[in-house]
Amino acid sequence: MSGARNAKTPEQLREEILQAAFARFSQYGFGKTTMAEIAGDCQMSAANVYRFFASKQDIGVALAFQCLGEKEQRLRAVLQRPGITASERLLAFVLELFDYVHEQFAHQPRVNELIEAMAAERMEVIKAHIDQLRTLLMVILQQGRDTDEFDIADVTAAAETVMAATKMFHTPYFLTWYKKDEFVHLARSVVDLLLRGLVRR
Amino acid sequence: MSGARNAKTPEQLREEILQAAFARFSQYGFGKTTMAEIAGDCQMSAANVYRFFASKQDIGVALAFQCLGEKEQRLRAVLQRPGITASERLLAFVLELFDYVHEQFAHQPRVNELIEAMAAERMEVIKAHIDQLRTLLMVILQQGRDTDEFDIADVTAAAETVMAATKMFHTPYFLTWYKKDEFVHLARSVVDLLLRGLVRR
DNA sequence: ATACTGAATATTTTGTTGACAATTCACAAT
DNA sequence: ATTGTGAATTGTCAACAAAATATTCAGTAT
Repeated sequence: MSGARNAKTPEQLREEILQAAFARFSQYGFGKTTMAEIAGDCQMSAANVYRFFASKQDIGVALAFQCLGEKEQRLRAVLQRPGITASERLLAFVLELFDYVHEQFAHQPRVNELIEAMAAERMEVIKAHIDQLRTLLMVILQQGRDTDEFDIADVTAAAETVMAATKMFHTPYFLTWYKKDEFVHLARSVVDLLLRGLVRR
Repeated sequence: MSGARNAKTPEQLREEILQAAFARFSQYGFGKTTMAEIAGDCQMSAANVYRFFASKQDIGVALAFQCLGEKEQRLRAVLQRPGITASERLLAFVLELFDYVHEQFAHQPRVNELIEAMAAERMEVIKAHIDQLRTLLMVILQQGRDTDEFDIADVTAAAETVMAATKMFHTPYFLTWYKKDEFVHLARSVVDLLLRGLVRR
């Protein structure tokens, strides 16, 4: 151990910076937050922050990554939900996805902005996330196939197709076009129709 | 008839203005085109243009409306295409829609900008267009139902559902995300899956 | 009266500049 | 060696001024 008491590990400091940045970003936005403020919140100089993150942008990306991870976590919970059919799970998945996107758009506009801004610069982050969502979808489809509920030749392809067909419900872009309940109604219709094509008969 | 030779009717002048504006807008963009230039192209003063259009914005809207009308026209041609099943027609419709959007995005970026800009201010224009597309879709679905090819309870609802599920292929927003042939492939998959849910079995 | 224009006015866009903020760096403290 | 800082540098942005443009209007021509 090092001599000084209370010494924080680099990992802890990194985490502290992220927390401080998130607090500021989500309240005032990425643009209106300065490195000096973030540093001040952590009782250090702005220069020192650069020992942990190469740029402000990078802090934003790390936070966006975290947020998307939480979203994925919440959707994984749908995969665990016991006692429902694969069809019901698919519907629940899509509705949960929409709900999350809508919730964030309505109640955490700054966080939404952050993610959109980071996605604009580093699309690979968002691509990886979408890929993750598709993988979760694959689990549902595979389950349905295993129980003979679904009649699917290629689960990977089917997951991509379902992602494409439900794009409208997980893309913030459209959120201003319709009201929430119109979206939910539409989402149900779309999933119903997709299920007519997926279930074995 | 009025005394002077070559007198142009107000309708002709209106049309001339629209043509001149379109030429400028599609080459240089809405913002970089001045009313004076449009007027000059028609050998009249800028002030006189206002006898035909209340504002530059209105000229843009009229042109956007025309463009969307042409798009609808092109899609109507798909409805006329003889000797194909309703399923084939549905696929052709979606592919034609995507093709048009993609074509415009790639080869007439200014026109695309124009439409997006006008849509931002007067969403009713774009809403009416989408409604029109849905109506065309209804014709296809109705045909399919009439011939017992499709099993559809509510044609209007089904059309809305199919529009939602194919949103990705008629919204320019996504065009930068994937390559053209990836889109076409995805579109085919989505339509295939939708058809599995639509056709009577 | 109707069609039109030039000049006046109102808006928007563009260009510039100073302040602020991101990032780097040479050096200090432990 | 590691952790850190203040100060210097570079880059960005918002506010203001200037210029360009949209829009209006009073008035001319037919």
